Amino acid sequence: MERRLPAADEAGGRRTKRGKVELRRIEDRTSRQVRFSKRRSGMFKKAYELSVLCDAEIALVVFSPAGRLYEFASSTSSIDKIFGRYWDLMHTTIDLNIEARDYRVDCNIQLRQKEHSVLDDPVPKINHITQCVLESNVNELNIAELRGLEEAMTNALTVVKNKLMMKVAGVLPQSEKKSCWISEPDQE
Amino acid sequence: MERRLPAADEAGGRRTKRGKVELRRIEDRTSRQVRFSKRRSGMFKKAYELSVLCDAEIALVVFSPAGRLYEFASSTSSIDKIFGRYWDLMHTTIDLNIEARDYRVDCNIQLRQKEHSVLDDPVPKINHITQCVLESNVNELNIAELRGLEEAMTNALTVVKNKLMMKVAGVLPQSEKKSCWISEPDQE
DNA sequence: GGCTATCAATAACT
DNA sequence: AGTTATTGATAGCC
Repeated sequence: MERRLPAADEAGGRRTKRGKVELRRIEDRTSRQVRFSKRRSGMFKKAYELSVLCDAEIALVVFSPAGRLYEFASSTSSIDKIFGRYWDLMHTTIDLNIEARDYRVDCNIQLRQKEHSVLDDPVPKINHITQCVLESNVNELNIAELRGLEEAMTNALTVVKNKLMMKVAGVLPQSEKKSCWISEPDQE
Repeated sequence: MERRLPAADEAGGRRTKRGKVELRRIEDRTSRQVRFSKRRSGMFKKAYELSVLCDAEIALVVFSPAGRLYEFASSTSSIDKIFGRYWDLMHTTIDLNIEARDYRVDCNIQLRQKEHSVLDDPVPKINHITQCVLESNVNELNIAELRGLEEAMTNALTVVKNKLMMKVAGVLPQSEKKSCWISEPDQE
């Protein structure tokens, strides 16, 4: 495994130069597949190392040009969970008594979501889905799909109404206001 | 920038050894932040290179331990879109006339989703959300949130019902069955 | 944020 | 899939 000096005959320039590559799509299918495989491994390793060394939460989703899926999530989480955190951060209006900053602050970090899945706080997602539905995508569904959707939504709505009634009636406890936790002003 | 041989005095072992690191959480906060910043850059570069060289679709979401968000998506897509593809692949029952394989096949690759967002095919997501609602998470919402949720879902449901009626009545065209496209059996 | 020694990834070859 | 020359990433410093 030790280094050798460059072979003397390399000066002749006959061998293709190793190493450096242009940053553009590799046209040759075989080369592209090989490179994809190797670089994919490398990147997943990097992701793993970063997550361990720096205690970062990482979700990595890769689709090969052939459509195959490769995924990574830092050990303490899942793709769904991390993407859910991302989703919340991007789609939830944050109403804090704290001045806005020039970077995004994740207010969900301390929300103790251990047992929760990506869709645990359904409000922003439902709102978004509602918007999608209100727009045009349902046009793409066939009758069977629409029936399924109708049924699912009806059931869900019934549950929501029941919960609401119970809360209003005082049967269920009011949920306390979510608290927000701002991390130390680290510079990264 | 040319290489030097190792300094002779290094044999004395006085200098801290460079390079190799143990794969475990860096305890020192400052070191961890610096490493995070540097390695994060490196990984995003890798992701970018892989996406360009190999024409891969990549979504990368990173939360620093301080809760700050860093993201990357290959140029042709967005995080939402790629995660949506992931979501569909993981949560949609695939009913094909093709024998099951030992790896996941992405049947959505050719679905012409150019203009669509993550939630464009609401059925599997709505079903999942419905399930969440049917379980227990609405208990966490306060009354105002529940009212909002109820209203949003009611509106969405109305739209769905209308679409369904129109489809059944023949006012809207039946959506054609989605076709599935299996990629060439590349080995990666 | 930049520098350099060193380690790690990987392109070309087998 | 395995090997090695080379490029690339980065740890420790400043």
